[in-house]
Amino acid sequence: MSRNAREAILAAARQMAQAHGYGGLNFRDLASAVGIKAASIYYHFENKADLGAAVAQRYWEDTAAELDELLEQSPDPRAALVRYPWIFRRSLENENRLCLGSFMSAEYDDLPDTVKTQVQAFADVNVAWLGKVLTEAGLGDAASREDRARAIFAAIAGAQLLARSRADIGLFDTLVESYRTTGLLP
Amino acid sequence: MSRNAREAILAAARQMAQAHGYGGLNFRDLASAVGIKAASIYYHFENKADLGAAVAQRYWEDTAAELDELLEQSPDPRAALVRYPWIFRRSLENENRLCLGSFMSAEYDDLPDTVKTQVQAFADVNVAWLGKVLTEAGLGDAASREDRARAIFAAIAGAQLLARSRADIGLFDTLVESYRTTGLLP
DNA sequence: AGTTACCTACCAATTGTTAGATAGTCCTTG
DNA sequence: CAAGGACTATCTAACAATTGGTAGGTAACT
Repeated sequence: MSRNAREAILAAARQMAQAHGYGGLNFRDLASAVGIKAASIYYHFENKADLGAAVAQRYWEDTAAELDELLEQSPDPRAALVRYPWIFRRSLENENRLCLGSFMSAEYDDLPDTVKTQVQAFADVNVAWLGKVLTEAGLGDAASREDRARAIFAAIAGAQLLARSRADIGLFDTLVESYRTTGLLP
Repeated sequence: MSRNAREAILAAARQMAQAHGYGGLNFRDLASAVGIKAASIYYHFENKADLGAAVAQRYWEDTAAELDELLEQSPDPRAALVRYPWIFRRSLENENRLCLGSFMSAEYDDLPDTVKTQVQAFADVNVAWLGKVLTEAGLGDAASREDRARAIFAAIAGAQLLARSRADIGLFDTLVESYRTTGLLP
């Protein structure tokens, strides 16, 4: 049952971290969400930094998988780009949660180095995917494509942040629509 | 000396909150930064929620003043819009700090209501200013102007967040430049 | 004498972490 | 096949540090 418990801890920790951040993640609440005791978490993770790094790593791995899936379902790169914001919309749908990468970017100063690395990997995954799909869509010149990928990622993250502060998913949709109108998004 | 102490607390608390968030703001470190004892803070603020609300309120008031000043120095609305991101750049220059509104938006779930209100006021101040200047610049149609103002605000906040996670001000500049290239910013 | 602005000393709750016990499972060995 | 030992996964109990907050004192100024 160890494998299951570890997975359950990772899943619950992700939910908690997306709502309260790395700083707001605590072992007692996490354990009770999983149905075990706080000390038992140490059987699966060395310490909080180790848990945080594992959660952040799993987060970008899951996101990478979702992005690949999205591209399979929408092979047309333009259509895939249109659906990209949906990844972030889902967090808001999930009880107004924030992208873990965004929350941890805010907490940057207080993050263990191992966690910082995984947070950056999350951004890299998004930018790489966007860059690839922009290329396939023939959008923008090759020189500025990665810059544009980063711009899209940052803008969507910002939209999610603003929408969260109002607990208003409609605001997220409006912002994304504005990005389309102004030309940032196709 | 009370007025000075209160101001010193507000200033130091703002710096701490922009680096560690509301949750990471603690009375002992704050007091030591000001040069007093933790208990003395309670002479000036009822409790942490009260302090947090005061800090957030002062933050948007200061920002509103800075924006007005910016418009005085650059009466041409287009020029003022070009300089707008500078407000956010300054936080990064200040030891890679984040906009307080962004940090607290991330912490939304754990914020006292009085603090939430001030965080939303900060966004309102920015959007109102952007909307006004966009109008003066004759950019966009009247119907979508507020949407565009919100989009600019969210995108700049997102750029600052991403740049912070890399401790890279140059990245912020590149992102802003991309927003210009793609047409979000003039 | 009263008010201002600060202090020391403490409390209770929270939190990351550790030590050591325990019940069940699995593998080896007589 | 039964017995014993090792391993797995969890527990109870506690510790030390941190934190928001309170009680009550004190020196200076009005």
